[in-house]
Amino acid sequence: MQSLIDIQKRLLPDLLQVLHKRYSILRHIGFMQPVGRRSLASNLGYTERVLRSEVDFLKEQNLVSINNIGMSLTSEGKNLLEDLEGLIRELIGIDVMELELKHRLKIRKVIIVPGNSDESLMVKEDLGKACAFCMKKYLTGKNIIAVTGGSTMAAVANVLTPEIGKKELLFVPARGGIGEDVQNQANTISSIMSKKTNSKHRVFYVPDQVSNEIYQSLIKEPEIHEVLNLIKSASMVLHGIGDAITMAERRNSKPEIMQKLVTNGAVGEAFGYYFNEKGEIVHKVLTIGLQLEDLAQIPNVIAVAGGTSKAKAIKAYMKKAPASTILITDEGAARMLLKG
Amino acid sequence: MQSLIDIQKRLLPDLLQVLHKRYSILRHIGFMQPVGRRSLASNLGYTERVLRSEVDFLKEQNLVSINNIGMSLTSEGKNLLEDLEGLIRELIGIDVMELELKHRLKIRKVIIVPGNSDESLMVKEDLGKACAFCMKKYLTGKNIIAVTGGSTMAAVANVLTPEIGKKELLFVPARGGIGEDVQNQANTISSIMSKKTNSKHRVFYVPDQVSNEIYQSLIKEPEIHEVLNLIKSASMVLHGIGDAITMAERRNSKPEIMQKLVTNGAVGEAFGYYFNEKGEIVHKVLTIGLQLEDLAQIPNVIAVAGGTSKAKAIKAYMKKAPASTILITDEGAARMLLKG
DNA sequence: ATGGAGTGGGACATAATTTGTCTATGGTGG
DNA sequence: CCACCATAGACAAATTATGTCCCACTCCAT
Repeated sequence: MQSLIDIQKRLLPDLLQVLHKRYSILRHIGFMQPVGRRSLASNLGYTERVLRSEVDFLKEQNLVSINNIGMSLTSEGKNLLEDLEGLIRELIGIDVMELELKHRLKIRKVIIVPGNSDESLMVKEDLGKACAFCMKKYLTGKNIIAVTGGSTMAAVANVLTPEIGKKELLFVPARGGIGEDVQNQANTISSIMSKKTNSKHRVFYVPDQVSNEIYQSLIKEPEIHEVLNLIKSASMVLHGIGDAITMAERRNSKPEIMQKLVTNGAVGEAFGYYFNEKGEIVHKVLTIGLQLEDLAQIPNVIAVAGGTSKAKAIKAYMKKAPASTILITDEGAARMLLKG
Repeated sequence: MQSLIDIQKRLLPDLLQVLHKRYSILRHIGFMQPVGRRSLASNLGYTERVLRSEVDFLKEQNLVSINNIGMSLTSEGKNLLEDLEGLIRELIGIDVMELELKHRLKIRKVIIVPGNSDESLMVKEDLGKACAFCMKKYLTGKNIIAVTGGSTMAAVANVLTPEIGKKELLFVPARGGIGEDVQNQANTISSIMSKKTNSKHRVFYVPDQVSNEIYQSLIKEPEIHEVLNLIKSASMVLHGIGDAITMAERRNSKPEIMQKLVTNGAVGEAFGYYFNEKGEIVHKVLTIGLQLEDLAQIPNVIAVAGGTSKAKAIKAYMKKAPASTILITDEGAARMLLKG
């Protein structure tokens, strides 16, 4: 059943939209009948003419009847509407969630894949695929793509294809090496991504914590300076979002920092920034590279994070996320986000 | 509660049409790949530009890939196509048509493939595939299979696989060579079938029209006698159904015979028998081999014929066909049959 | 090597459709 | 009777789909 709709969605991407549109028109007519076109249009937020075309169609299908007093459902229309109720809920559940989340989080777009990546590795792969699809959509011509580390980003890297690399791509790590295991470091991931897409990448390894003097001298290194420029002019950023404590542990943070995070109620992490539930920055890993405030300048910011366990972290980070952010998440996280 | 598809038929008939269009494009690409836009367009009956828009869409969806040699399905496209088959069948209402036809024609089973073999060679191949599938289903242990000639049977022969030949098969021509071009003669076809399935076959060449004396002496030839016995003990017969006049022409029938057929209103042909609309035999090519009355003794009789143009012929023949007949036809013929 | 027939992609004028907006006309209810 | 809301008609403007070229390129058979 779900698969049936999925198959159709592939060939008719706007199938659900149209279905939903016609459904909501039917529903409104059922509710307000007999009702005139104008009041219905303003109620539904469509212009009069658009609504009229749809209504003409529905009339053609014998689902609504029109007379001089207004529009009403026929008995056929009433029956169909009842059958639809249940279906719609199931079918467009995810689409509704996407829209709702987009509004709540005040970001550009939300993409939800079914399932829960906490429970199934497959779902994590699906997150990756969704991300790849999204990248393909927004990449145009030459592109510099800045990426961060993390297991989710690693999953993304694994599903990239040369297809995506047909455009001219250059992958760079978004920030200096933040001490995770090599497998999930930004450097490693950007290199895998470039390999998978047959494109180029730059490495960018700088020590995690630097004093100001060292920072100043590092920045003058032409090599580093160049990469920094690349990063700041990126047209796309891919990043994960992590649970604060988990991330801190994974980075082997010092006890005093752990303490600081706990007392300040850190729940989320992204780019080496730690956020509390209000979205305030409570700690920051000092390193060279993309800074949070740089994000606003970047046209496409794609955040990928899924799993019920990450809902809090996502919520926290999204309070500071730029409005141009696209969130790719899963059903588990989405439901949790909508609950809270 | 109606099924999802029924609801969609009601609420989205326009989209379903598009679905069907895109499906048929995918199917044609799958069949003809790699194929160019122009030849595909003329094949499908669309203008170049329309096809192009659709193909652009399919490419966008990652279902077809385009390179300088032509268009092909991606693996995703291939998968989707397979998944679609069932959906489309339901959409067109093929299952319903199959049942209805089975009852109307009073035969054992009807199998319908989508499309119209008058318009597309592909559909003829699909007929063949459906036949192969059906054969596989009804063959058990040792089998003698009697086959007739015709372009449809040739199409069947072409799609047989060694898979089917895992059972012990012996192909024989059902009747003496009825003078068509060698390509479509029963002898040729049974030989191709045996080759394709890695099994055995017997040739059976006797002149078309024989006098009684010659018949008697021929029948005593041990070689011919043996083959005749094989034919009569066949466990399966595969045969085509032809348009009467077309067949007569193809056989270079004498003018007086043509005249006879026309005046008696012959419309269908099978096994060298010509039928009028009432199913009465109006002429018979005199030759040795399987006779119409022998069919009743044969457990599995599979008739394969498709295309709008053959509807009349099918209808005519089916009035005389044994009840054990399985008809494999296409949407074009089926619709026409149901209309009349 | 070479010409021809195939390929995809670009371009563009034109046709067709969708859309926004306004008007005419006619019932309905107070 | 009049104000109000209803549908249907109309139509220009905007948008999209369509038919038709042409071009450069790549095979393949000669």
